[in-house]
Amino acid sequence: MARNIQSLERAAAMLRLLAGGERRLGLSDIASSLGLAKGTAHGILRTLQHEGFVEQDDTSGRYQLGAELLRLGTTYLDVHELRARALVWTDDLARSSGESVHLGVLHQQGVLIVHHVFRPDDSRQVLEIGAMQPLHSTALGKVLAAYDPVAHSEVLEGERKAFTERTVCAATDFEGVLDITRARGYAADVEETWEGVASIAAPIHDRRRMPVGAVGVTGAVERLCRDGELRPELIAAVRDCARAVSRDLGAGRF
Amino acid sequence: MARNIQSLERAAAMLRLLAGGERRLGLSDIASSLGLAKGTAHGILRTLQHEGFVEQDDTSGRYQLGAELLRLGTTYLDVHELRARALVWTDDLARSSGESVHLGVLHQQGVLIVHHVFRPDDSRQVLEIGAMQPLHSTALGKVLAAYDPVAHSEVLEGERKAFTERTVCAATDFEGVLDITRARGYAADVEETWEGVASIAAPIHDRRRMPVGAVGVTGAVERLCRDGELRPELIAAVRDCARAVSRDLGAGRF
DNA sequence: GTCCATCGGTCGACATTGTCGAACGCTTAC
DNA sequence: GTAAGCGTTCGACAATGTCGACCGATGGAC
Repeated sequence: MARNIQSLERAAAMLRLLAGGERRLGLSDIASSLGLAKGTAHGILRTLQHEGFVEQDDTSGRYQLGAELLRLGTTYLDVHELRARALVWTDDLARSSGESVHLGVLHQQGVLIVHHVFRPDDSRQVLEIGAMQPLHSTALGKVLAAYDPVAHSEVLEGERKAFTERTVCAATDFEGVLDITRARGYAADVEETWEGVASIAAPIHDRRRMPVGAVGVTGAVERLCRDGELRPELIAAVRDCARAVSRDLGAGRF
Repeated sequence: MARNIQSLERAAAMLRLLAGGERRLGLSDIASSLGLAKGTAHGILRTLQHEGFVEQDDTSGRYQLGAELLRLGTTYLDVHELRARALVWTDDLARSSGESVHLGVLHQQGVLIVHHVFRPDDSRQVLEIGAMQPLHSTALGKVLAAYDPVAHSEVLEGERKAFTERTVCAATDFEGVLDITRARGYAADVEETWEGVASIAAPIHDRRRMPVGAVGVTGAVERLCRDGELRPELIAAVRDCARAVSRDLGAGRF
């Protein structure tokens, strides 16, 4: 039994399919999308529904993701050591910088946001915990791509989409960006992912000096930049925060 | 095939086991806890790991929940219609009441928090989205138990633990609380779950007048009460919010 | 340093288990 | 009124996941 369990793989594919499709999906859609017989797909869905991983709309009969996923996903955050150690430091960074702070880890071909501190003003903001960011265009992603070999290979093998006209897509150019990132110890994203938005991020290392995540600030390019350059005090604050979290993880013994 | 898929049920039990145990679990622990052969447990865990639902600590070999759960759980929130409709109204409620606002739905034997607006001050607060609250002692839970038949049977069949000396546990007493809740149209929790904390909640109905969730404010008992009574303007604000969301869902056509 | 208990992981035979495709009510749309 | 589509059920088949013994590695106890 060197192979993986078939029914589990199919169930995971279903959950991912339901997560990708904007709205609810019908049984026939799901079965045909995955190349399964309707009876097979129904058996898996029925079990997933019984376990709370999917829910079914009573009237339309369509399926969507279930609440148990939210509960388990939150539990994942609770046991996340990096996140726990970073909580106070990211809070401080948000206060001192006046910008929103994101903490991200490598997940599949992107950056998974595991913590998000709102910009400390009264503006309405949406929580981005659990969201994914691209590896090649965001500051968090570049940091991971520069320091984590797995992230590096993921970003080189994957497609690098141009979100704005400033996005760096060509492989050689992007390698140059990573070299600069490693040389400077931080990465930046000035309108490479979203128009008008800039971000600065630095790597977090564990006690074995392995990169485990990245922390950074994100905000309007007018606030993060001054005279066309990223504000040095912001860069210093982000790097200080990353170092503090790394030290908290046991990396700083020297 | 009237029964559910065995391997999926076992995988779900593993995820729930990993979510329950405070820290990482070893393969042998998992196998013996579920009464499985080690080889079987390992096959399921390997597949779950490959799909990103569990992660394995490189050094200790122990297992914990995986990042994919966080991603899928967040996606669940994105497609949650009730939550989407409630976003602006809960924001307004938090501003007008000056207290934190929770939006909950029935899940298994408790209330799953699907939205949480922080109290609008600069105090440090922890996000409770994805957390569970008991049905019998919180305002959100009492509302659901009073209006949703499924929640009602869950709370009657389940154990009603006494969190404080004010918790109502006896079945007959609790039924009286639900009668009062239905008569008044809202529920309260004054130090029945946490010492010093009170909450007020009201039900949300969909277009078919079925209860689909509850919304409420939570805060220090000194702020929510005045002269030993819950502040009437807070009750009115909560009920207005619940009605507004219900109307947004299409319930208010008359 | 050595031993022993225990860990996570592998392997192959077995039969239990999930899969498939057809058929069933039922609703919806024309 | 009809027909097409939906989600669901069913039974036969064999592919599939399960089991328990076994393996090398690890880590305490002494």
